[in-house]
Amino acid sequence: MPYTYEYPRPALTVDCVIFGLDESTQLKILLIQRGHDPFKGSWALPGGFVDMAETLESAALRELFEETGVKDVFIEQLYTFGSPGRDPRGRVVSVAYYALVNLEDHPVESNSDAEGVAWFATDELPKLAFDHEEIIAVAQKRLRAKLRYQPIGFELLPEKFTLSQLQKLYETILGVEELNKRNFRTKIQRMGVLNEVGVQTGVAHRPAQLYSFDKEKYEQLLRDKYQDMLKRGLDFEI
Amino acid sequence: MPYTYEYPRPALTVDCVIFGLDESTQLKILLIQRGHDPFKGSWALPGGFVDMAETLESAALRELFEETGVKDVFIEQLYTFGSPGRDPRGRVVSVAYYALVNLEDHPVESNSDAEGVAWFATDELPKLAFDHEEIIAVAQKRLRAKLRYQPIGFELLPEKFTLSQLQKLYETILGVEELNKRNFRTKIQRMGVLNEVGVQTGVAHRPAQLYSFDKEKYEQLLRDKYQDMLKRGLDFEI
DNA sequence: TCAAAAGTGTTATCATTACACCCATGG
DNA sequence: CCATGGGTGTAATGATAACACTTTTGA
Repeated sequence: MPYTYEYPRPALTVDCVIFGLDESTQLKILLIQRGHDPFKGSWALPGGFVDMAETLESAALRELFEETGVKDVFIEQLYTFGSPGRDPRGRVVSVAYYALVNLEDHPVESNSDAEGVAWFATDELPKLAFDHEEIIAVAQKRLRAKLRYQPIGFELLPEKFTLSQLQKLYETILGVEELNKRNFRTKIQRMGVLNEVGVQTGVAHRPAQLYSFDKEKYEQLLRDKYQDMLKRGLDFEI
Repeated sequence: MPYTYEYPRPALTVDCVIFGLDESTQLKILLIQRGHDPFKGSWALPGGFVDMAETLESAALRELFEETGVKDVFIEQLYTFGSPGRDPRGRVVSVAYYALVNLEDHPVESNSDAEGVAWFATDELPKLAFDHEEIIAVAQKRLRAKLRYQPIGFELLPEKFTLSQLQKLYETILGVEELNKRNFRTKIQRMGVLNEVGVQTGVAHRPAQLYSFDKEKYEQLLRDKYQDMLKRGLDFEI
């Protein structure tokens, strides 16, 4: 059943860059091994063609689930890649999405169109199909930028977590050696978005205070800060 | 000459949100009056269908020029809008671009497909075609965010400008009443990206120092700051 | 009692904010 | 000489960075 148009149309796909954090110590990306040509056998980002009746976001979530079994993630639009030549099949424009998830909460399973599914450490990626290396680079840059001004990190930790875990998470995503413990804690605590919820037990050192993230307080903070920002003007943070 | 595909394809368009600053006092947006259905006669963002051989960015620049006569602008990808139903003709996905230009440098002229072209103040926009109001809202939010950490404002001023002009520009784009003069100056000067280049003449008040933007110094600053940032870690600016 | 990680005190420095004030020019 | 914008002084407050130190646990 062919579809005919008066003018030629690029094909439209979506791709997903799913970052996962592995015991808060290593940043990984979810890849599939392609089951069809082009690039059959190569590793690639999960993704595929957009259906006519779905939103771009639904398409991304659908393809993600179909190819990897991963669901229930908050994805965000990253960028649209459309150079002629990025796909050997012809003109294909791809809208990329990204997300950050707790790796343990999201078991993967190989599925349609994919010969395999696996998490790869961001610094040990295999050779990838299409321009997916570029897409990943853009996503990683965006992830770091976002982490600096939004507390996305909290979603990756268990309900209750220690400040050391949180700090490790930041170090991992930002790719830095070590943040100063004192200053990290001061800054985080001063924000006032954490609740104390008991202490660690059964560890061979001083037990840590456990915290949970208080979404209410965070939303409130956002509103206040926004008012402030309007008044203050510029920041030039770089 | 019809084009036939095995599966249906959405159509792909680009749209341009061009912000212009009018003597640094009012923020405007470039709109065209549509010459064809759908929405014939309505005002809309300049834009149109992507050709098979051009990049998305070229498509945006081409359509912008064809419809408004505006050229030589630095556009940046904003977001891709793809809800089914955003275009009455059927499924149309649009990649939006945005730019900020000096209004006086960019004379407009009505052209193909457009019955009219004009700059509209952002707070006096007419009713727009498609979901273009939403696109503009997203663009304006992005523009403000960007202005806070990148000196995009400088491109809108004459080669030599006064600090008061610069301040006014910031106030306009951010949409705030009035920034504190003392603090604005301190902050800008402390960045060290301005060069003194003579003084004003012929004004009925104390003549202002003229400055130019030093791109070299700015690039250097960027590099230094980036190193710094890697070391420091988080910011949580909101 | 020791290793390991949690957690705190403190200080110097820097940036931000808020106000009040002075300066140079043309009309 | 005065209205008009240009431009500066300064002090209180708050944030950041750096470093050293104390605490609590299980083994």
